[in-house]
Amino acid sequence: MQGQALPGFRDFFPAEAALRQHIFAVWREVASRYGFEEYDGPPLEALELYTDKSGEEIVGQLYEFEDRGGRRVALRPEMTPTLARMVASRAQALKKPIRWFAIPQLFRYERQQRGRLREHFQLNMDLLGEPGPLADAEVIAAALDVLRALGFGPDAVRVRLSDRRVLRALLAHAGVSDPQLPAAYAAIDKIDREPREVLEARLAKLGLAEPVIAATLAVGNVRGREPFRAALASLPDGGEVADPLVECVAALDAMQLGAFVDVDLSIVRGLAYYTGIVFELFDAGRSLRAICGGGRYDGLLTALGGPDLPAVGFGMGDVVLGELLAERGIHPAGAAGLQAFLVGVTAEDTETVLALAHRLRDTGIRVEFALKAQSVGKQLKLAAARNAPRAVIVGPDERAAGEALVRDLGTGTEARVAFDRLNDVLAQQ
RNA sequence: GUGGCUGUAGCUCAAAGGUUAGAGCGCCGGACUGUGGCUCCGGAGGCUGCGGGUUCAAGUCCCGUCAGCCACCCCA
Repeated sequence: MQGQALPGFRDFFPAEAALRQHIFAVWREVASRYGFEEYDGPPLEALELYTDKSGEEIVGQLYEFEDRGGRRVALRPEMTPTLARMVASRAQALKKPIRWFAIPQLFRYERQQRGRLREHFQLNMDLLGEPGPLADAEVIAAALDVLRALGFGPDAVRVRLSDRRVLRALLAHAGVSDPQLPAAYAAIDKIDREPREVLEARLAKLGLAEPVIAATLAVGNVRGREPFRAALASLPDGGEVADPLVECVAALDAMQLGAFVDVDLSIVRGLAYYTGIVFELFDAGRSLRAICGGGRYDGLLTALGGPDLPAVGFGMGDVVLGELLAERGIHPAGAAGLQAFLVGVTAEDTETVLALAHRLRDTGIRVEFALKAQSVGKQLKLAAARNAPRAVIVGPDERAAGEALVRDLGTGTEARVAFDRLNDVLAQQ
């Protein structure tokens, strides 16, 4: 059909634009509460920035082309390479830890589905230069506070936490060798989506013996704090490897966010570059895709050609978040509406209406008026449709007295107000 | 990239292969030339996603294509 946005791209009508603005405003507000500073980079980058350094999946989904100068370029599919470049260029000068966030529009050419388009906006929060678990807790808390600020509690939203280091230790203890780890991760990642027989067949193909397969799946099925503690107790060193995760959970408890937190070793995350704690936020009903995903990626900045800084961060997209809000019937208040609608009774009143409107607008009052001569009824109808709380009616009688008739469109009561007192009256409420 | 389901007005949906494709909501106008919401009346708005085919006749059946949704894949 003609006259439609490209597949996977969106038109933002006023209602959608208002929702987007609401989400952005909450993102910025929460990020600044955590002391994060906003940065941004170009939406178009040199192709090599991604082909050299991103994973194969991302490269296969790039929007790429040659610009008029013969350069191979790509729309950014993720923010991390840009972040790495920017941090690298000033790494020596930046006070650590670095707390930066951005709201980039990201592009990936792939088949669209619900909650997944070819373009979306994503809150990226990254904390660089601090390897300890309080840094992980800090970004997780920020992600949770975004959801809290949007009106969601622990009954609606959950964060599921794991740690690559713990998973590796438990799998090694179960008898999985290093080369077999990635495939074992992949199997655990699918533990909720594929039947047990399929997972067992996957692992068997890997050359794992039956007891090892059973132990691997058992590790993936560790959910909840008690089973987690029990699994750690089985480790020879008593689970020391899990200290960061344990401390991170304790920090979230101390921040009163513990009710949101589930330890869940089936959380793996697809990206290969995660090195420690990983987490995902979900709606409690699990009817949507992950709201947010992130984790620790020490070593990635170096791999991208940046400085050797430990890092932890997450991405949170606007699409799933918008769906979650819609599903819960939460609608933003929208842009600040009109405070008054000016009504001219006769054509001769237009000049006065224009003068009043401009004076009120100069003092910050939001007003509208009919752009052509219309009956008073017509104008009031428009005022009501615009949800204006008051109408300011000016006719020959009022003009002669230097007053306007201010009608409360909720109660229908009217009062005469001198022209020079209008802004005081309209500013109220 | 693979497979399945679905495409009719701005939106939600009718129309058992048979006149000129309808309704509700929304939009515009009127009843109502100094008072809105309600009501009543009228109007605009459709190449039935697009292209082929079958048939005396296609919104309806068939094929293709595009788009949307869903499941894979992968991830955000």
